[in-house]
Amino acid sequence: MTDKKDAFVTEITPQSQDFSSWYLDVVRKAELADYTAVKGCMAIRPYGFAIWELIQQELDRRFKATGHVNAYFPLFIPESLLMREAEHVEGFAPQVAWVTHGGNEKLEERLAIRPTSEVIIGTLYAKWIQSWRDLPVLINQWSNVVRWEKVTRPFLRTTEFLWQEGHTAHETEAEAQEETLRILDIYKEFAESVLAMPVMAGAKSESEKFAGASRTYSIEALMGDGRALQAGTSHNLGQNFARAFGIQFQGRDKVLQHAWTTSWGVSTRLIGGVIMTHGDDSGLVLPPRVAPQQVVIVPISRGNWQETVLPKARDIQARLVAAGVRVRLDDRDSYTPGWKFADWEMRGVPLRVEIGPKDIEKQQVVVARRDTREKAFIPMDAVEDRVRSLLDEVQQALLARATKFREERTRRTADYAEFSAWMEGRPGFVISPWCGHADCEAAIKSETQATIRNMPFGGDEPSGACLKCGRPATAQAWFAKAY
RNA sequence: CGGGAUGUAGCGCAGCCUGGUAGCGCACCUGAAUGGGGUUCAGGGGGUCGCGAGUUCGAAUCUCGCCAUCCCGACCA
Repeated sequence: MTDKKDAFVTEITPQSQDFSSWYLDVVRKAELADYTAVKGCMAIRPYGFAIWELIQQELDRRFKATGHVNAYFPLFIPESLLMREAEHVEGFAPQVAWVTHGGNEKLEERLAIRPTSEVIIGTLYAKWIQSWRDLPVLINQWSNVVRWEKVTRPFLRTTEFLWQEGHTAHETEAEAQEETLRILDIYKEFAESVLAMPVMAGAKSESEKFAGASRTYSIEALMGDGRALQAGTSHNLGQNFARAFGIQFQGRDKVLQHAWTTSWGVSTRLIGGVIMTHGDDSGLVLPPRVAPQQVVIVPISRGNWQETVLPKARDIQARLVAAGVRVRLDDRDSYTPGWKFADWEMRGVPLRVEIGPKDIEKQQVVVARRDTREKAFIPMDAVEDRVRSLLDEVQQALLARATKFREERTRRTADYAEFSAWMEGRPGFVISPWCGHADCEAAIKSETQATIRNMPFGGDEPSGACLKCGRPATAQAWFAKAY
């Protein structure tokens, strides 16, 4: 990355030098988030929040289209309630923040700040569900949650974060399983088509399962530094929570029985995933579908440009807005065009339209792509069409590039020595046969830092011996060092 | 939570060792000229030196405690 053009951005640490510093520089310089006085609690700045709003819109539409509705549940959970489901408590206890006082008075019972809402929602479902006719219940909530983390990083792992959590209840085990996988499928389709982030969907191992779940599924993405990011989870909770909270209904067979529940979520962590999937040494690269501004128009300020160039630029802006493009006209007089080019590149705007006196003469504009930096002249009267098709092309190109990257970094071996070497060198996914035993998984983790990300559906049938212990393999597992 | 590092203007840093009341670059403000890849000149504004104690006539500087951030581990739905 010694190209002359790359030298313009000097305030971001190159990825190759220190990926972690690069990430933090991008978050800060692109004004996505900022630190606050409390450890792990970041402020999401307007530009970062605009990305989250686009993510919300896209997901919300998909949830609604599959019959889900939104609701809101409280932030506090009484301690006694949290204790109801044994595995759940055990899993979350170390990460729960507690409220002990109301004003100056000590509370009779401590209140947990929700780390997730299964228990509070479970108690309500117990009230709301009486009959099989009340099922399924398909509710989603957009909210914040708090998990006391020891190591925090903006977006990737924060003490407080924003997310959506879906909670559903069903009549049969099969329906609950169907729901669990339907959502996982939505997550995958969303990640790939909107975030241009290829993900591997599959089942979590027993030890990586959600506390209290029967089965956990995830989508896993590969970041630019070769580490995996869990980008979303969907849990089949079986009847575990229904039993703990008394979610019962009278069935078609007149028998009183426990409901089958699921829960699923994605969080602001996805923004971190987008940054680390597409970003480069000049900063952020946003897929058009989650770019708050898909196009920035930079008028070339020459001579009395405010009277000659600016009206034309405004005209193009209006036409693009009418065509449904999120566009911004950068008419600031205090910056030169070159400065603006670098600034918007750092912020990841997918397309830049330049218009100057020469373009007006020739009835054209210049369009530059953020991902490839290619520039092209396009006729003025074809701006809407060309911009829209270019936005599509960029969206596709980002997914294709990220997919290629993942393929290059995904290897397959049944040999433990080779496995270890790969995890040390340039990491990535390694697909290996595994025996299904937790002790073996733990040994691999302590020796190589690699964990089982998930076991994809429709993969190869397990065959041969476990790469670590030699016992018969029960699954082909995708291993990686994870965030 | 363990080991290491850092905290001085919005950002990056110097000053600290050897105590004497804060400086540089960029950014910011004003004006003019510029303007097709971070423009130039001139003038100007901005700092509880992370927070709190202590030592001292005097603390950014020395001592102690706390907080935050970063890196490496442990832990992590």
